[in-house]
This record gives sequence, C-alpha cells and structure tokens, in this order.
Amino acid sequence: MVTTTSSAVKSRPETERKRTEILKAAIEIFGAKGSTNGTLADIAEQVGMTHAGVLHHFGSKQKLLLEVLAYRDQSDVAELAEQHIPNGPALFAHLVRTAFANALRPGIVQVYTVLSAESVTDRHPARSFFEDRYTVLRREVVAAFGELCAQEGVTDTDTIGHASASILAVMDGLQLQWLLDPSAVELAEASEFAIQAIVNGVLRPGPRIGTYVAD
Amino acid sequence: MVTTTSSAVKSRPETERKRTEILKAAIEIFGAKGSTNGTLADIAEQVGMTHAGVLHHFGSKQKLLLEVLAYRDQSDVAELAEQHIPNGPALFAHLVRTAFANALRPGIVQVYTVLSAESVTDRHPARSFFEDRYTVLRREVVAAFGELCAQEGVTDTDTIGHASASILAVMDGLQLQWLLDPSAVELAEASEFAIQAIVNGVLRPGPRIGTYVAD
DNA sequence: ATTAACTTACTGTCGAGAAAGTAAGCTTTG
DNA sequence: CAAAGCTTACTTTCTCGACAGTAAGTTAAT
Repeated sequence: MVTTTSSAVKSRPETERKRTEILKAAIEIFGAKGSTNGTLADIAEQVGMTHAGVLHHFGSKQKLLLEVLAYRDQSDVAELAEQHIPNGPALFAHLVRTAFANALRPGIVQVYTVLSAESVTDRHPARSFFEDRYTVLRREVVAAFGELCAQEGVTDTDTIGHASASILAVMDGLQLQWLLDPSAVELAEASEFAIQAIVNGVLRPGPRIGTYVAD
Repeated sequence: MVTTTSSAVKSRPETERKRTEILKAAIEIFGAKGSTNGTLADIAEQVGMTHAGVLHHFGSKQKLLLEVLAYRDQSDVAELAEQHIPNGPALFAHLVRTAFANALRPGIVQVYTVLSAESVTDRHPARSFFEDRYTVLRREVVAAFGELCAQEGVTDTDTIGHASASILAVMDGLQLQWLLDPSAVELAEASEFAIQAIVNGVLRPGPRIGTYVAD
C-alpha cells in the first residue's frame, strides 16, 4: 500500500538519475514560475526531452509537484548526520544555520515560498503537505521550548505556542522580502536576530508595547 | 495621458459602484484561487455579467489585479482619521491592531498572502507593487524605531533594520500558517507577542542563542 | 523478446482578449 | 422639449494559444 516514494524497484540506475534530474529542473521551474504557471514542457525542455517523457516518469503534474516538495525537504536534512532535525534547544541553533544556508540558495527558497502560499488556495494539491509540515515543525519547536523552559523555570504554554509559530513565521516572511529585494534584507542576520529576540521574549518577557507610546 | 487610476472623470455614479462591486468580487476570487487560477469569468459571474463586461471596466486582467491591490491597501487605512499609517512608536500599536483586524477578515488576508508570494515569480505583474510596498513599510518601521530608540538611548542601525523587516515578516508568516489551519495559530495574539518580543529585542538585547544550548 | 524509456501526434479543455452588435443613457442644438 | 448624435455599458461570438493527459509507435538495453 506504500506509494513507493522513490528508489524502490527502479531497476536501471540511469533511470533514477534521470528522475532526480527532472526533480531538480522542476524545482527551478516551479520556483521561477510557480506550480500553476510552470509547465511540464518547461521542465522537459530543461532536461532535454518532451513533456510526455516527464509524464512517463511521474504520471501526472500533481505527483511530480508532491515529489518535488518531498525531495526538497529530504535534501534539507541530507547533510545532517542523523537525517533528522535536532531536538531540544539545539533546534534553535539549527534554524539559524538553516537561514544562513538558505541565503545561498535562492532557488530552493523561492519554490518553497511560492508553493506554500499557493497552497492555501482552494483544493490545492500541496495543501495538506504544507498543513502537515507546519504542524510537525511547530510541534518540534514547542518541544524545544519545553526543554529550554524547564531549564530556565518558565511555563507559559500559550506563550510557547505563539513563539513557536512566530519563529517559523519570521523565517518565511523574511524569505519573501529577501526574494523581492535581496539587497534590502539580510536574510541570515535578520533571521538570527528575530529568533533570538523571540526566544528571549519567552524566557525573559519584557514590557508591553503600550509602554513606549507617548500619549 | 494620465491613465485615470479611479474616481477621476467617471461621470456616472452607477459606474463607480459597479467597479467597486467587481473589485470586491475579484478580491474574493483571487483570494480563493490566486490571480493565475482565478478567471475573469469567475469574477464576472459573481457580479452577474460576462467576462467581457469586466474587461470593459478594467481593460485587462492585469490592470484589474493592480487595482485590486491598491483598493485593498486603501481600505486598510480607510478607518484611520488621517488616512495614513501613524508615525512614531504608535506604529507598533497600529500593527498589532491590524493583526487583530485581520483575524476577522480571512478573505483579504488570503489575497494578500497568495499574491505577494506569487509576485516573486518571473515578471509577475504585481512584483513592483510588492517591492515598493515592503520598501515603504520597512522605512516607516525603521523611522518608528528611530524615535523609540532616541527615547531609550539605543543606536544600532543594523539591528533596527533587521527588526523592522522581521516585524513585517512575522505578521506575514503567521498569516500563512493561520490560513492553512486557523485552529492551530492565534493570529492576533501571536502577532502581538512577536512584535513585542522584537521591539524588546532592539531596546534590551538579551543573550545569544548559543547560551542556552547544552553541549 | 520483453520491458523501460522515450517520441510524435493528437485530443479536450480552458482562458484572455478582440470584434461587432445592441440598448440605453446623456448632450447638444434648433 | 425633442430629435439627432454621441457615449457608456454591456452581450455574443470568435480566435488564438496554452497546457495536461493519452495512445500508439520506436529504439535500445537486459
């Protein structure tokens, strides 16, 4: 019943290589044009075949799209020894490192940004992918905060929830601004600052905003 | 030679009303399907005419799209007395209020989220709209920080830059997560927390992240 | 000789925009 | 004030171009 994500019974190694080549091309095209505007023919052209050839490998555009997303995620943790995002407070450091890595690969950042936003539209094929993704990521950040807060004697589950979502949110939001104008935003440094500020906001809550307003 | 953005020499008041009706329908459709997938026919149907009727009013799909964005922005400050975003530290309070307002209008939030991300793609008609928008908003937030920091005796222009981008970023990022799963994220409360944390991060910088990591 | 990896050729669908027509309203002039 | 002439607000209909997916044939490796 497993839908053979990849590398299952693919006899020819040449085939597997071609598939990855197509996936990489798809990342580029979907990144440049979005999944709606990027066409199978665009992708096919980049790997030197016809759009029917691409369909031969992936069955449909939708299946290709989902494989692209899975591939991207997997390549995200590929360099890590454990093949999985770190647990505990080290996660925050990992997120910062990710931001630094992302500043060097605008292509991948762009697919992700474009597709995640596209996915909120009606019945988008990648919708549940992103829903699940954020659910999982938030849970991991919440867990990291759990450990950290135990160390520091803070227990405000509401705040932890807000902070967890916020950390993922700043990273995404900064990516958008950076893609629009890379010279205006320092993706890595700004992410680092924001993550730090949010973590500190949980551990050592400061004054409310109104405090600073004159009137 | 001026392309009469709106309400210029539009003799008939009925006409102006129909235009706004179309704009509102377009917000709904573009929000639900994105600007690429939402069709003129969809929009036309919602106001009871044909797609050609819509073109009669707006000339092309692209022009309609740009007018939708302008309309949305203008309606954002419509309630404010001065018809402009507040200056100085009051801006932070305004942003929090905006987040609370947004939690009640998912439709508008969705158009904005979908279109802003779509706009980073090649030669998207709304690209410069969003580029300009973020440039302006960042400048306003930087200015607000300027005043605030003068009060509190902080002067780190780099940090201020990062914080300004980050505040806009969290707001956007939280919207995305909230659109994907409204029950998982408290848009308003999380935004308030994050903005607060970032402002405090500028005024009272805390320890770096590494501090908390065990190893 | 069979299967994988394609290609070519075709189908169906859909969407933007142009063209041309129509019905109603305004405006000008005597 | 009324008819001619013009403008606005559409509709119907058509064209043109994309694009996803399918089917059937071709080549080459095992």
